[in-house]
Amino acid sequence: MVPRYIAHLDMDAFYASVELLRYPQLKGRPVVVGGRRRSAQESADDGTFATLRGYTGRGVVTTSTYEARALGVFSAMGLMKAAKLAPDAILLPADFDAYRKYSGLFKAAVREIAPQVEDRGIDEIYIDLSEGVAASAAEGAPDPWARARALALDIQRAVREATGLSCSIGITPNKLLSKIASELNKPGGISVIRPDDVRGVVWPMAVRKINGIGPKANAKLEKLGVRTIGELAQKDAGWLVEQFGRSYGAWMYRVARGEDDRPVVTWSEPKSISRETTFEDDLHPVRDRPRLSKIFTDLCLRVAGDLERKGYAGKTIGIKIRYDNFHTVTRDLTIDRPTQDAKTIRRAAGECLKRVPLDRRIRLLGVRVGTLSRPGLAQEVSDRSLFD
DNA sequence: TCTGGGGTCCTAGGACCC
DNA sequence: TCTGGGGTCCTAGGACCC
Repeated sequence: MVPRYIAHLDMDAFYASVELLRYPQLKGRPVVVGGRRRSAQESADDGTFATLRGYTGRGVVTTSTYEARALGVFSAMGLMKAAKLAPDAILLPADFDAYRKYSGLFKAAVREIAPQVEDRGIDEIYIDLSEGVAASAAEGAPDPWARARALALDIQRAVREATGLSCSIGITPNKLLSKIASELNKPGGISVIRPDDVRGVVWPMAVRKINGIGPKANAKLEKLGVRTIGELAQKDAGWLVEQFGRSYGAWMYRVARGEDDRPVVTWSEPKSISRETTFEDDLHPVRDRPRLSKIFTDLCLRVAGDLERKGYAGKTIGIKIRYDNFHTVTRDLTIDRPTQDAKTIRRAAGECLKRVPLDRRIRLLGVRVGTLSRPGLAQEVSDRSLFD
């Protein structure tokens, strides 16, 4: 197996940093992006900004600047709680069109230098630097890791020139370790973990640092007396499989040793497209039926619009309902032919809705279309089989 | 102080077919 | 009439990620 040089690039406080490009006067202040459309945020025209003080209603922090994080305000935190911790922090509404624009800019800048890029959402990518590292062997440093670091520095510079934004980069032999490494020197850092560094650098870390070990697995590991990645690496494979199942247990055994051979994937087909919305106030299935019905139809229209714009049709129509107690149920229905038609989606979603208990208030409604195909291509295939 | 919106992958049971 | 195993599709839920 040829050694690989894989980078993980993470934009620093991405949404908040894009906002600071627009409002440079907020630099150095705690700023939070998030919240719901409108609410307390129709300011800025007169040069003043809304703060978190007295915020009421739903919504979570999407991104906070490092100044806000210093006050204990992090992503996914409820805004009411954030308001208690940092009442004077500036609250800005999310502007996803702007973030998508800057996302496209930074990714294009990276691809100019290293074309093997895997999308991991709006503000993160993996980059396979192996070819670039090999190509610079003649004129660069003798140590390939030093040449990889030089490439990362070029990439950081290109991203800054294209967007005015900073990013952090981790470089290691695989995606698993690079994801860990990019967090080590935030913001603006470049961190390298060589194979020999796994014991010294990675093993003392909490298991939760591993991408794929979430709150549940973390709690279970803790109960089993496993806190660090090194402690996880001491457990034998059979025991892990007993505790966590065949697939997950075997995966844990490998990642604890820093092993991961997943390739950098530059393109993949989407599996599903969905829209969902959380209501300002919980709605009652009977009393608020007209409103719910309108929202339901709108969601179907938006999903249909997404499908058409992206050139997909889907066979599996699904709905999602979250009750006031946060319990969530899903139902789906597979229809005969792929569709991107809002009425067809609405009809199938309506059938799904009949199978779900409507005996308490609802806080969220969602519509999803899966088992996707590209309508044009599907047609060609079936045409061909007609004549075979 | 209750917890957004968009996804992926895995598991597991039952239907159905060979 | 009973037995059985494998493969695939459908559905529901859950963990996890950004």
